[in-house]
Amino acid sequence: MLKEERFQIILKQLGLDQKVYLGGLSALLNVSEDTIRRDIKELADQGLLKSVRGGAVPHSPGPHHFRDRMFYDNEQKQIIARKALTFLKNDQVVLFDGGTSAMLIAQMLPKDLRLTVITNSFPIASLLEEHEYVEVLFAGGRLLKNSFVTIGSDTIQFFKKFRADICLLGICSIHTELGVTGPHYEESEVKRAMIGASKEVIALASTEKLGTAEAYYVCPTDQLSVIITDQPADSDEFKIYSDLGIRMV
Amino acid sequence: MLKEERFQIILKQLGLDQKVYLGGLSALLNVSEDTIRRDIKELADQGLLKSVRGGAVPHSPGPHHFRDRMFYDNEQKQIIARKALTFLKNDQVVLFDGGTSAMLIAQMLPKDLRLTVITNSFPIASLLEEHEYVEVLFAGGRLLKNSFVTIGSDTIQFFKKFRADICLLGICSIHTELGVTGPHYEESEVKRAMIGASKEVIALASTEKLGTAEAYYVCPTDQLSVIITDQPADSDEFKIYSDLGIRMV
DNA sequence: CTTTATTTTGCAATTATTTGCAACAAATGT
DNA sequence: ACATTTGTTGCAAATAATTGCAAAATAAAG
Repeated sequence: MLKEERFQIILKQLGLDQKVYLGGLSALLNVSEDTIRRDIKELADQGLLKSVRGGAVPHSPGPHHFRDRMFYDNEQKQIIARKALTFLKNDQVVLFDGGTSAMLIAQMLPKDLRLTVITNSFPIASLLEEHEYVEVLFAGGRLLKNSFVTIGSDTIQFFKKFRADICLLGICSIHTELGVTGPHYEESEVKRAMIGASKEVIALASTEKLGTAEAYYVCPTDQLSVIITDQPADSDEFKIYSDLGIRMV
Repeated sequence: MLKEERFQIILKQLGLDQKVYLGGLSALLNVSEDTIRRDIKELADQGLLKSVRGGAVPHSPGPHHFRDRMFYDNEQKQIIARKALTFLKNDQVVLFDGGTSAMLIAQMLPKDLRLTVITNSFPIASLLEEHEYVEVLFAGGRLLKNSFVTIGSDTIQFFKKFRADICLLGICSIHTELGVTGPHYEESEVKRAMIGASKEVIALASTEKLGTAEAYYVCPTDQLSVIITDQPADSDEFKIYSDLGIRMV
């Protein structure tokens, strides 16, 4: 019997019962438990299941909570967040994008800052709960379960009602000619609405996102007032943006 | 039995009853209480529940003070929630009020129920995150920090767009002549909008709320289709409502 | 078709985890 | 303050994982 055959059977059993035991599989497939253990390890490495003591269970299906996701690679994002904070002044109306960059800013926001925050992101609204002087306006709409933001025409309509001072925009890809682009159609639409509802747009972009492009168009590069990156502002590769009149930070 | 299986069962029991006891789980799973205690500790570390003396309670992602309120006097509310669940069928559009009663229903909602839920409550939306077949539409508006619901004209406008099958309405006070009333002006307005956007209105009322009144008017009693209480439906004091054509449960 | 190289498999010794128990500490209720 | 219940800690037995190694199976090469 081929190893791949065993793999298939293991995965099938797992789908059937939501669990498999080393002993059971060993008997079923006529191989030693050691072999099963090695198989499971290999499948686990491929992310197809989760290896646990005595067997395996399906790879955690439930989307992890947004708070977990947040602390992954926050080195660069923290730098960006710190820079972004310098732009926020008392009594401003600020649009917060739903991405993790904006989330980190929300988390680092001084407790005594007096703002009106408009957002479509649950995590951001939650984070601002304890900020006594921050008024939160939440954009309604269809709730996207995995990223916990609202999208759709309701969300867009909501943003259109405002004229904010600043929009903090998480950036997926940015390119001098192709402009700002993102991987999701509906999120791009929401971002566009946010940009339209704000006087200034501050883009939050880790350096590796510069010069890349995704499928869905958000806005031309020159609609951005400021681009905040994790690098010093005087870097050479930023010159093309500076020349467009965008302030690099 | 795998440790993960126990985890699953513990979490399932917790979802069913909103509480688990060391003794009960020990008997159910045929392991010592020590093991259960260790399991609960591990699950608590993962943030999947809250370990308490003698057992565990759910750890909802919502804000803390909200959660605390929830498990204080939940005996009655659990009875109400269980009854309310019998009204929910696949493919319905359901409005969830922002109160704790509705929250408990959301928490006890079967994972395989297929619903469209429209709500202005963060905690409820969060609870429904893992319900694969529940689509959540969130009403935007000004975010009320302490109760984590949105209110205001945006919220009201949002609800007005729909024609839902059922509205689950948490009740503060209800009186045969004065109708349904509440202690907050703006929340009353939102409730009124929700009632107007639904074919059927199911009121969730602990018995002590019957016959009382608060400052702000929500709707006349006869707009309610069903009143769910923690008492058996045939109680004498319910007769006045039954006579109004309201179904008491 | 044989021989060699590579991978896979099973086994045994070692190491790590899990589990239940018991003694003790802390909390809760009366 | 006392009795009772629950939590904690350390420990030993049971169970599972890891490692190194040799036999078997498979693939590759001549």
